[in-house]
Amino acid sequence: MNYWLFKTEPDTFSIDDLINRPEQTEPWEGVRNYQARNFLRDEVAEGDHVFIYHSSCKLVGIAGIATVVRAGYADESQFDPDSAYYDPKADRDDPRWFRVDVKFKEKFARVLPLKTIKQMPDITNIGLVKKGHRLSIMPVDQQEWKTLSDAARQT
DNA sequence: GCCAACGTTGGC
DNA sequence: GCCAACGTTGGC
Repeated sequence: MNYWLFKTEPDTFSIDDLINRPEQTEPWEGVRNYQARNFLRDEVAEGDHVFIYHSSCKLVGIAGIATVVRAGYADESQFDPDSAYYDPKADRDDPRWFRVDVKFKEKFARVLPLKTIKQMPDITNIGLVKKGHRLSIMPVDQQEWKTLSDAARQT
């Protein structure tokens, strides 16, 4: 089992939106970065745990946890000319972009702020605090997952 | 809205 | 295959 962090802009899709979805489940689509795509296609597996991270907003940080309920499959939005994520070069027989389905698991009483995460001495490896922090899908190692989720539940 | 830190595109 | 120009991300 692996651990991940998925970024989302809460103005577009927040953890509360996930809670309000049917089955509290949502296809995580619109990822248009090759490195992130490779994670979704090759490594994110059913049963993996995911931090839901709110970016580009007032309260930047980790908002809660979701579980992967379906591993990587073609992101339909790449074929939809009406979608903001439409990719005219995408080929149905050889999809370029992938998505996974995630299901809500836990919402923290408070968002664990990025500022706090950066100040935690044991958190040195997560992509958020390193260079190249712009990746929208990133792995989290088990140790840091535990440290971060414990910290988020303490407040 | 600014701007640093990326990633992508395309001419050569 | 290089790299300048351009576009995007995301914290502040």
